[in-house]
Amino acid sequence: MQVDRLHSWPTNADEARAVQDRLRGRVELTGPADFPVVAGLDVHYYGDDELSAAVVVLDGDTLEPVEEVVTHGRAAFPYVPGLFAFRELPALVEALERLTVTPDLLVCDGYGLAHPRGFGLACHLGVLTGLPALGVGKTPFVGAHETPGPERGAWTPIVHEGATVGRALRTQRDVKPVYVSQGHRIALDTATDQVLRLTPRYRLPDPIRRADHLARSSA
DNA sequence: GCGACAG
DNA sequence: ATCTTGTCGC
Repeated sequence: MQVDRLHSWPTNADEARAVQDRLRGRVELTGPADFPVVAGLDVHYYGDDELSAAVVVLDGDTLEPVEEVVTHGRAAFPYVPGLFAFRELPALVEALERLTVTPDLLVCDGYGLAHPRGFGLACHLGVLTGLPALGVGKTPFVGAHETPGPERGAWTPIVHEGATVGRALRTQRDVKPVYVSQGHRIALDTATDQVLRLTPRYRLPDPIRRADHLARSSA
C-alpha cells in the first residue's frame, strides 16, 4: 500500500512536537464500524538501538493471518515520552508499504488521542495512511480513570483536560485492563468493540500479539 | 524545583 | 523496550 510522507523528518524534540501539533488537525474521530481486514503493528528492540518492525494482516472474521511483513532498522529518534512515535515510524511505514493488501484498520501498540498533545502513534499512522487506526496501551499514560469492574468488557473513561480521550478496558475477567484510544477515522465505541472482538483470549488483541511475536522472532 | 513519563 | 528466577495454574 501507499503511505504519504506528510512532513519532513524532525531534527529535534521541538520540531517533532511541531509536526504533531500540525498533523493533529487532520485526525477524524468518526468512521466505519466494519473491518474485513485488520492489521496489527509492533516493534521489537534489540542490541543498541536496532529494531525490527512487524505488520501482521488478519482476516477480520476468522482472525487468521493473510500477510506478514518485517523490516529492520535503527530507532529513528531518542526516546522521549510523548515523542515515542518518531522512534518507530520509519520502520513501520516501510513495512506497511510492502503490504500487497490494504488493511481496513490499524491496531497499534501504544496510544492515539490519549497523548499529551492528542497525537500518539496510532493517530500518526492513521493520518499518514488515511486508514482507520486505534491504539492499545499496556500502562496508563495521560489523564485519570477509575478501575473498571473485573468482568470482560467492563470499562471506564480516561479523562484528560476535561475531555474523554480513551478507555481503560478489561479484555478478560480479572486481568489487568488495557488502555484504548482513537487513532484516526474511528469512534471510541467502535474502537472498544473492535479491541474486544480482536481479543478472544489473553490480555492483548490478537493482531498485536502476532506482530509482537513476529518482530521478536525475526530480530 | 523534583519526579514521573506510551515503548 | 530490556535486564532476570521461580512459581502458580490451565
